[in-house]
Amino acid sequence: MQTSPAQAPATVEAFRARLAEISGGLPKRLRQCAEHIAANTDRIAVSTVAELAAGADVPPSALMRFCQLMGFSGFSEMQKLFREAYSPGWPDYATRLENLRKGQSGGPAALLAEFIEAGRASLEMLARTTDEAALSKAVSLLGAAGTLHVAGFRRAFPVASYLTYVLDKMSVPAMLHDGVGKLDHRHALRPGDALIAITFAPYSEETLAIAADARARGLSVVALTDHLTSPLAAHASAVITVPEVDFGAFRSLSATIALALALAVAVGTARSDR
Amino acid sequence: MQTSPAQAPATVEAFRARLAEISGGLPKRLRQCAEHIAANTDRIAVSTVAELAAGADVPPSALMRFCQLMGFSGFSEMQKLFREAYSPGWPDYATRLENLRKGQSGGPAALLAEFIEAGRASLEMLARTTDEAALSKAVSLLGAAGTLHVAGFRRAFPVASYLTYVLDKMSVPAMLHDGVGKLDHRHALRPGDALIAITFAPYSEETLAIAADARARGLSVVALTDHLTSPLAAHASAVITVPEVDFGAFRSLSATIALALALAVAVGTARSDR
DNA sequence: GCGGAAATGGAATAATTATTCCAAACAAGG
DNA sequence: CCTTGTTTGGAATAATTATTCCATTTCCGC
Repeated sequence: MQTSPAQAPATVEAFRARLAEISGGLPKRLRQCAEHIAANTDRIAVSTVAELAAGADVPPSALMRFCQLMGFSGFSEMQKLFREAYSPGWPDYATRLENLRKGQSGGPAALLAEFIEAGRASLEMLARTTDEAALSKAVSLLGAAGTLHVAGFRRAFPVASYLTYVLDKMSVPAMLHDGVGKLDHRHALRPGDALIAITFAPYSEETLAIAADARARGLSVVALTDHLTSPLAAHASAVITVPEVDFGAFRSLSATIALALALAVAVGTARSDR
Repeated sequence: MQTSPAQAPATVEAFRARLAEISGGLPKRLRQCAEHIAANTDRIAVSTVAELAAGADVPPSALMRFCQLMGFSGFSEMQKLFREAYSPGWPDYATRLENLRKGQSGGPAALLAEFIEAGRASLEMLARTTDEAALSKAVSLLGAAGTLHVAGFRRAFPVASYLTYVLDKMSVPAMLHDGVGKLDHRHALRPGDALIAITFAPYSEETLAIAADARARGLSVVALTDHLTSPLAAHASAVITVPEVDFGAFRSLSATIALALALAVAVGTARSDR
């Protein structure tokens, strides 16, 4: 361990700085402490050594060592810092958003506030409008298929890649059609496979083409799109729609990502049972 | 003393109600307690009996009696209420997901509900914890740079690709380092450019390597990561952290996506003004 | 003022929580 | 494979903090 100064941080900022400073090249247990503390700084004021240690999954003594490494004489001294800095509950979500918004309109923080709000609204709308039957149908189609093909370009590409990533993590054979090198991988679509096609207005030609092709070959096609009237719906065996609120010209992806995650996990679970 | 029910309040509201209920016709010392507690409710979570008693100018035993009058078995039980209420909604997200996993309660729709909830919680946490200064710094660094390089693999790849997409839409020259063909595009990093590196635990080696390389070449590096203790932080000129509800391999990306969008739009705007 | 009931303060004890210490496990280098 | 230095877990101890108890005081109606 290379660290030295052993001067106890006197403010929360100094604390964070010191944390960043020491967190290179820490042994396993101490690193676990550092990470858990970094992620739960706000809980220090109201927790005991044992609680925090349990959260970090280390014995209490390791956490003690960590406190000393940070420059404090022990946990109590460290906790004192946070108990004093403790401001009456945090500003709640609404207040904080308000503050972010107010800060020099147009600044990054104000923008962020808008996008957070848009994302939250999208998620709520998704919760209200999900068609459970369509979702179940999609899961059963995908659960029964061979390889899963995922197609999505432009704005839908992050969703497609995420979906593929999670499917892969769950040991589901999945192939991302990413259009690299203008290869369309058309012949990878084999009988018994299924396609998940993702596109939103303005609908991408490539995605529609792949969907039409898959359909023609008799594959199941699951559509992830914005409306039931989407041109993609015509080619699909199951259509899942995702409402997404936009702010200005920009459309958040929060709801779509959440849906993709749920879909992937549900399919992964279904397939591991079969 | 006229009081009776002796049912411990289970919420902060119930606590306040009970406080109002008993505070008529209290003897001197107990009234002092009630008043001090009413005025300093928020400090209960982080104080000892002795401290609060001193604040109310009564002996500890008086405060003890007050707690019992409120319906608690003692001070500790009362404090527990406030310590738990402090980080709202958090206590046991992981456990809920765990239950969901083994209890298969309701299939895909229930799963979706959980991920929506996780996404919403992540967004709220993001609103509460954003470091505005770091965000502004990142925007100004990126606004002043030449080409922007974006690096993120695995779980971070969807974010990287989305960021690149939005930057491109805003006419900002941006290059996604996607690792296709194992090319590392090292020489594309030219003086005056900047790098946006994205990685979460377990941190991807490739991303760290690119960041270190960019740093060595004198480029500005903006890190998008999970904690300040992330190894990525060591290479970065600005570190933006995103809290995200994380359960095993399943990380809701809602907050990260929202942040990426805000960052891209802010940078795009800044650059169009210059 | 007197008797009884309620309230009070503080000292004694119990419980919890922090902290230290050391033997064992481990890793790196010869 | 052994040696040396570091890291680790847990049991032992120290310190703090909560809680109880009771002798003393205060209050109030008579």
